[in-house]
Amino acid sequence: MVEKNVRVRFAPSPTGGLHLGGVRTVLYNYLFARKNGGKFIVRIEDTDQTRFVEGAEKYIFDCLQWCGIVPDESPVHGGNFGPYRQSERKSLYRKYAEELVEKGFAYYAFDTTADLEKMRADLRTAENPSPQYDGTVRMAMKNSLTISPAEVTELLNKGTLHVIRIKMPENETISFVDMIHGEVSFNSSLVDDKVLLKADGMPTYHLAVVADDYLMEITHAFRGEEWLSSAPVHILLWKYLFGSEHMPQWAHLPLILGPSGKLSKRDGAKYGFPVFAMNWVDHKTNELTEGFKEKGFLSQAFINMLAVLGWNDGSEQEIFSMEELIDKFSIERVHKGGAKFDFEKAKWYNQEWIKKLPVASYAALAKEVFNAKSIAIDDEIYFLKVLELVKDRCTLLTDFYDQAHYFYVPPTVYDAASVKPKWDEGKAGFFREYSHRLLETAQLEQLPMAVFETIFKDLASETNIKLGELQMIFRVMLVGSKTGPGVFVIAETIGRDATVERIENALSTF
RNA sequence: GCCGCGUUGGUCAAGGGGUUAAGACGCCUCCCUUUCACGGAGGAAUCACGGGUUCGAAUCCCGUACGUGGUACCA
Repeated sequence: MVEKNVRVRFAPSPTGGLHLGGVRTVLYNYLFARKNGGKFIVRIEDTDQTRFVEGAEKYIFDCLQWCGIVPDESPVHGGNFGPYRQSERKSLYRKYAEELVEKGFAYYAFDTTADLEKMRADLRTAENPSPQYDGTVRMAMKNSLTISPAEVTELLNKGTLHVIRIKMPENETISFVDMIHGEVSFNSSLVDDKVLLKADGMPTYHLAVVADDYLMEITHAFRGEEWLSSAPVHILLWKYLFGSEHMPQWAHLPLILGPSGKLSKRDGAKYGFPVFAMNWVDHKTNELTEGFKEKGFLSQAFINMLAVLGWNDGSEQEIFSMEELIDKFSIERVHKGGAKFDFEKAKWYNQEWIKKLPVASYAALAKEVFNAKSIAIDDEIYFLKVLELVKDRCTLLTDFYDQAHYFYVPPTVYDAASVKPKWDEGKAGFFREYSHRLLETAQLEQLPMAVFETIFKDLASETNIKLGELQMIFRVMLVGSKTGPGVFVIAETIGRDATVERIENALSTF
């Protein structure tokens, strides 16, 4: 079912970073747009100038780029429906708010912050802990519904600070069909008179989404479930301003939860796993929170893991590339319930992608890991061989250092606990003779693995020492610990000279 | 408090009137490997609760509980 002229938008606020839920929202928007041959639009919701932070918008686009999500229209990609930043469209909104006032669907409110606080304080009870500015109180407030038109005009002319609020109708059922939840309905009496235009002339999200979605000809709007409660306001605004028939189709995506309830992006550190796509620096506290990218995740794994957190295609498939996701995604199969994020499973996806992808595709990233540990990588061929050898035992990109550093740096500490009980003069003699024979081989530097192995095994049977114990010791000599791929492959890789050198080092240490 | 949304193993989940209730992560056992992994074979573990409807309910209906979101001149 391919719809024509599909236009899907993602509207992030640039100040909060891009966390798990945010990335999944973009992803689903993007998949839906691509799947239906439509346009994917990114519009920046920098509604409140004072909260706009330099660099925060760039952060969002950096994350999208890392994830492999390319917008068709955005403040940086251009497009015919710009500007794509809310702060640059400020002048557009007022007329819609005024239009609503004229039609009787909204009104001017002159209440000061103190007035509002007083109203809330007066009305607050145990049963009603947060009184709303709604149908039951608006006639007791200072607004164009309660004062004379002349007085309103006068206040306006004097430039009195005011907002424009929607006038929620009394006892109407507002319902709409959500692409995930099905029909959802609200009683209008229970919804408050939301501010549409703030005293500083900026629209609130409510007015801005509706106006922008209309102006940008958006056909589908997917957002987090935290917006479901304000959907009735948006539904009404569409009806009053542009006609319900032009309203985009909504889908409210389930929330991503943390190990114990909601996933808060503020203290991501407390979970022991990242919550942001990339490193995020809070502009207020200057605190850095590690991102999935920096933690050692491949973007393919990150996207894969997020896509299937709350969605699956009904088959047993777990690993999906972006192309497969675009092919198989359907918004109807997105879950209704929130999903708890499981870092263990996320790591498993990364491990699968490390195994699946050719090492060359992430060699540059792995190289950074080694560089960070002051190991220079100059022989590309050798590096690829090393990566290939250890990729099966890495779950994060950062594991490559732990799993492969000994291919570059000889061990300095040995697993003495394993070697000591097995170590005796006979074995010392074995290794002296082994390195002697290695050096005597006719071949030059590039000794093949089979040669290391044959000499080793022949000598073992000559000396009548248990092969297994010898291999374990040999491994500790080369690696320092009892880990890694086959000993003889390691010997072959680091080469004859390095092997002999490490044997001698160990011989003098044990 | 009120309103909205939700609820299948510890986690992600398939299944939407009749199934031995898939699969994956994690955990455990064994095999492979005289290393660590990878791989392979097994195992423990689930329909939130209570009422209906029905010959029959994880599936449909109603309650309750629990979770979660909203209840701002934040998004």
